[in-house]
Amino acid sequence: MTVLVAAIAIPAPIYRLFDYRVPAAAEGLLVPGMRVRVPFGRRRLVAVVAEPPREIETEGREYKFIEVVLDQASVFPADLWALCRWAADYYQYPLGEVLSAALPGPLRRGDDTEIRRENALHISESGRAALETLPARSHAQRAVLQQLATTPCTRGQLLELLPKAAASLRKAMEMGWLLEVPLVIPDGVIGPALAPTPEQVTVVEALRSAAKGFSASLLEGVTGSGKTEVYLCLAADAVTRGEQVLVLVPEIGLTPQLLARFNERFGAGVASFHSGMSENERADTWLRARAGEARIVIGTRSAVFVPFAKLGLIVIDEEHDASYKQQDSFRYSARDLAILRAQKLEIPVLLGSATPSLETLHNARSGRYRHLKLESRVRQTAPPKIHALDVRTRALDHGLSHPLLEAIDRHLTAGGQALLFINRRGFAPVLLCHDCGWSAPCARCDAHMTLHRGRGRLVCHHCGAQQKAPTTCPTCNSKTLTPVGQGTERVEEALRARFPDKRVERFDSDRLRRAGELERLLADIRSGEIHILVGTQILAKGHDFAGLTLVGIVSADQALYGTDFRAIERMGQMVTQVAGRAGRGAQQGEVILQTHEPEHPLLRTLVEGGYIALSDALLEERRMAGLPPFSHLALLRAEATQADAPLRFLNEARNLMLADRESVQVSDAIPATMEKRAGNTRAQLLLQSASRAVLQRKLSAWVGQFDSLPSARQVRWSLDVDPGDLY
DNA sequence: GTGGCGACTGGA
DNA sequence: CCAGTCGCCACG
Repeated sequence: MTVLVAAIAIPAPIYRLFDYRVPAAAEGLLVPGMRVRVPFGRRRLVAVVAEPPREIETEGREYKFIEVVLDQASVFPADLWALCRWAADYYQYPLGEVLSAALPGPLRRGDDTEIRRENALHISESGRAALETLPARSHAQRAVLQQLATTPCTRGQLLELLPKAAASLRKAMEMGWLLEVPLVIPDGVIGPALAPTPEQVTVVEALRSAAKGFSASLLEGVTGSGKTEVYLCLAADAVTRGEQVLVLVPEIGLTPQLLARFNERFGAGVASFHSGMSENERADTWLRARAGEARIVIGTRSAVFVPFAKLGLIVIDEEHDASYKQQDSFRYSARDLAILRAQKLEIPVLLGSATPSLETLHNARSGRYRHLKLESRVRQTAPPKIHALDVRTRALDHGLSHPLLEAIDRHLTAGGQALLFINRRGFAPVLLCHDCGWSAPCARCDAHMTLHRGRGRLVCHHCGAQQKAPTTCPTCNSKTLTPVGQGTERVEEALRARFPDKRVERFDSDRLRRAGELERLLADIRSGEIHILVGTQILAKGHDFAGLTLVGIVSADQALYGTDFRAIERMGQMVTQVAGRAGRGAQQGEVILQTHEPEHPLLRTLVEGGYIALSDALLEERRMAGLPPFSHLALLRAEATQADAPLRFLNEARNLMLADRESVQVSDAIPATMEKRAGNTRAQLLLQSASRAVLQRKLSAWVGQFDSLPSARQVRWSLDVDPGDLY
């Protein structure tokens, strides 16, 4: 008997597609990209049609029917569909899982694709009157009314701009100060452009002159050089042509300014897409972009899968940022997918960074990308010079040397602010017993637990395990427990003690857990109330602190001993980004980098020549070592509770690969850098090839066989194509 | 991923 | 002896 079946992609970690019979009512109507509800095992799942229906010979087999066809057309526009299929092949991940990752939650669960139309909030006559008569202290109330008086927007958009306005908004509604009007999306640009600098004009003109079609351009611009204004000009061009724009950013919560600038210029045409939004809000952006209503979508990694009716430009801000690479399950690079998407759509893509990744620099140098530079800072101050301070033999007060403390004093006295950067949370990374050598090991990881003295706890930063911090050694009862090394908490405390009349604030994920906390502290920095900032990378991201004149980097030496081939590149980016926070106001900034390795050639290159000189040196090293971008990598990882299973599995996989490896190098299977983590033993194996295509072809051939290896059942394995880290 | 099934362990 | 647990398998 022949039946009509369609291959369906199931959202489960299974590499094959499953054939289901097409119900008579759907014959001739079913196309790839439509969602369907199908019985799968005992369950009912929402899955996606992967291939057009076809007639097959049943050969006695019973095929289940598609139970419900949920869509009348593909939910994925053609370019997004092609992107997802490509990504599933390239990252060796099941298509059903990829499609599932591309859909917002409600659609994944089968909700319909109607846009729930929100009303825009406008200010009413009485609202205008109230604005005049509000008491001076009603800041929050005034902010809400003022915002809506200038730019009417939806409730969601308003709360994004004024995160704490929920109560004021409710009050304004009750008082009749607001009118709800069906949302009208403006056709074009609504706000005025700033007066661009001559340099910005040159860059924008150069980008405009690109031939129609695909082009990739690197916009290399130091912090404060005005990359955002360039994005805005090009976005305005696209919007004026009736096209949409996708803007990718590393973490939206850390860059409220960028969102605010786009909102000013494009008003209600801007929609955002990030993990801080509710699933329904994300679905709303997704559907509105698909309908062509959202002109500009600003979002994080997963926004690369937002569909568009007519996408005309993609911007990738801070393109070097590691958060564009997903580090678990579906390990895609949003940057790379965005570039591919632009290529397929034949539209331009603009990559912006002060510290471009080596991959991108290499592409720019080899002429594959255009390379544009913004070299002067908008506010005329010279970029800060980094001074490497040799701390060998110097006394350190909780990690801070005397010259650094002096410099802080000097800058504070001169009315400046200081920023201290340490890439480590907590008080101290190790709590050591001076008598017996006990060092607070984590029971489930090959790591020490970090002392968080404020909370009185030991916390493992790798598995999250916590316990009360002991006051006496648990093995020898001695009272000589000594915190070794320093984290943000310790430096904060040391600075408070040293500068008792100054306000010192810490910026790390522990401190900024509550919503709105970052905004509150940023405001206090701008107003000059905070004198010293101590923090992690959070401080290295796009904030503008006009009064900041000194940046102290407590130590960046860790990267110099690092095992990962990207460690120094990352360190250079971080140091340069954090140094860029200094001296954006009138005064020239000073940057002090404490080190025990002042002679290290790469550190010297960074200090003397800056990030670009460092990247030249690193690229040369990569060329010699045959590492990316001069080769392509994939990492096969395995972990298991049973200690010998991961290596056994990887060796089995290795034998399989060695038998048929073409021009792919297959490394030995080795234990991971931190072999035990969260109770699992971990191991890995590196695959390397000069040819991306060959590597991909071989991976496709191998991946399907891994699950049938004898020890596959004992491990959890994953394949990471273009890994960000090798551990 | 997840539910079902047979095999196994443990308490009564 | 039966219940709860565990590894293994199949899912169209």
